[in-house]
Amino acid sequence: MNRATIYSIAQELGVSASTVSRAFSRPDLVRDSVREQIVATAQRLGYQPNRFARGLATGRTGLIGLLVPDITNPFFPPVVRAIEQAAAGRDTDVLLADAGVDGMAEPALIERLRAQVDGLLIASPRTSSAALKEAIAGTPAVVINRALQGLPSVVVDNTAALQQAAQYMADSGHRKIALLCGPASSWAASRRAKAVRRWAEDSDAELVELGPFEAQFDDGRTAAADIIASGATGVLAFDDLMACGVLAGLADHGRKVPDDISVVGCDDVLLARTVTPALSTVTAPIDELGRHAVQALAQVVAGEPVENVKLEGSLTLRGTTTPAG
Amino acid sequence: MNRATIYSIAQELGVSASTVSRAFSRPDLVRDSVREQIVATAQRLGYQPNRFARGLATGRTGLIGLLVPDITNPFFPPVVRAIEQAAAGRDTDVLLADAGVDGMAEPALIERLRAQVDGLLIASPRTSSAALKEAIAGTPAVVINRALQGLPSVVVDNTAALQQAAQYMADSGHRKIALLCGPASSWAASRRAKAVRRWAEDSDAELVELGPFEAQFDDGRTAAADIIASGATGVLAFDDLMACGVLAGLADHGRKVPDDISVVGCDDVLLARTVTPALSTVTAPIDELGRHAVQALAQVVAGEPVENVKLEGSLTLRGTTTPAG
DNA sequence: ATGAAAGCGCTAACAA
DNA sequence: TTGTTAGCGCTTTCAT
Repeated sequence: MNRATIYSIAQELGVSASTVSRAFSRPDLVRDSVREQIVATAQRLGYQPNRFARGLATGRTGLIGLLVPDITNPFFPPVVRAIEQAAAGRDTDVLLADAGVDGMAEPALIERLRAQVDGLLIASPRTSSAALKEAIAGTPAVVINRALQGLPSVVVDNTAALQQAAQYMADSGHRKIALLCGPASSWAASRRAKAVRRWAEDSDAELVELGPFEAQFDDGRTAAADIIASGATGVLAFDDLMACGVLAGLADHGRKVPDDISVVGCDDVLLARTVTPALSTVTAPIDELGRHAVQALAQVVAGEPVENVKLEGSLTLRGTTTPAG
Repeated sequence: MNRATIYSIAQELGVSASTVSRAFSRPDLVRDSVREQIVATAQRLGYQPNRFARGLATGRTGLIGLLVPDITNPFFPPVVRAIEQAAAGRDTDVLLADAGVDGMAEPALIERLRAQVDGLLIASPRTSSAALKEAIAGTPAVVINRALQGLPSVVVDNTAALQQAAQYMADSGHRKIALLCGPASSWAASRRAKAVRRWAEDSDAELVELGPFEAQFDDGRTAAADIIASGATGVLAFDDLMACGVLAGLADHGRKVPDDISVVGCDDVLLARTVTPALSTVTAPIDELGRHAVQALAQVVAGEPVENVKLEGSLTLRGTTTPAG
């Protein structure tokens, strides 16, 4: 039963509703003894402020919307959790929207969410900048893992870790390295590819680019044949899912990892740890990502200035890669 | 800008606010020509009803709360998506709460959610019935994948599929089958174990029970040694994650799957399809689960009677199991 | 430090 | 079919 209101409490104590309201929203404005009584009976009655009434009065809902492109992609659940936990710490709840496979619907989803929340956290690697910006316009928002002109963002930058991975393979004696590119429309994919290309310029190892791929498991599996054909002995996959596909594909062709070929993924999703051998990959500080995202959004909502934040991914070496040297 | 209200529209058209309100909530009560005008200017002004005002007035928020124990467990993301999609179809949004590793907090999460939603969808395999029931009391709720005295539920029953899996292994010539039990406190775990035990009673294959385990990947991996020691050549794991662990553990010990040992998991999570060889498992109709859950909750909220719904899992044979015969 | 009163945007009788 | 009038529960001036 959600029956207790500030009025029932007020009546019970012979004070006014405003006092009860203040006891919660501006505790400093209420005499200690009174406040204690109020809190006590609130407790006893199981009172919880009605967020909608509060929202109506203040214009703040205590809700943020989180848009993810595909919650089924193992990269996102940890992100969702991190955000939700960070939000809970600020007494705000998270309205989740999953774009599903058809990213087409994202602007519509944003439209639906925006009316009910204080602000939006948007992870949308594929939708066009223009469409995204138009959909977001007028709503406090911060973008996750993507830079979008004029909007605050928090991203994890894997450039250094990826280059380190490439260098590590080169140091291990690999002369030809295959880069499996992610979706052409993906912001992260182009960043990652760029990082590796930049590395290759200063290296005497040879870079072979394959793709772009949709970045599904089967894409990686299929690509194995091309990798083998290319003669590359080291592979940098756009993400872990593709990397695991490559592992499977390599096994299909009887190639041993890491003896014949080394593989490195990106994101360090659950899969990376459950595959055999465990996948070398680039790990992102997801909890930090969540904290920063929520905090940045809070600032935007409050009208404060926000700086874009950039977190660093780090190389995690596991079983799909041989010792350097 | 979320500035347009029913009043701005009313004023603009020279009608009353109630008429505008009706145009949206009870369209049939408004003359066609007028409604069209209203809808048109609403459109033009970018009007969206304020859900909080509406919630205050009606007591309905258009929000449902979804509690999952661990969104990082690959079983849940598809469930979340299914529920969210089903909800979107009814113009309701989903407030997500993730209990995280420490399921302890679930009653607290429920407490936090209940005040802001029309009803709760609860997936909580581990929390005690008593605690759960107390936390839920007074809030419309339906329980997912668990039966809870007095509360409506929608569950997927894997009994038949599991027995079929066991029988399949027996038919393939396996004389000794290991059952890796899930967490003792898990409702699903006890159901699954029971199914297999019941099957064993009528079979002349021998059943070896191992566990209970926490059902993490490493539990399965570790259990591989015991499986080998037991002499079992077929294994039924509580879930896919453990099954994949078993696969890894068996590989550690140089055993071939499915040549030496057959393995069957349960749930058909993404992992099952990306492991090599692909895991034979039991597949649940998740989208249906979501639809039924949302619909059942809608009924509870509306005060209508609801029947518990039981969906059937089905056996999916893949590479970790040999042809019968 | 506290109370009175207005108002947030919407819905729901009740009248007309 | 439409308008009037009260609220829904809370916050927030403005007085006191």
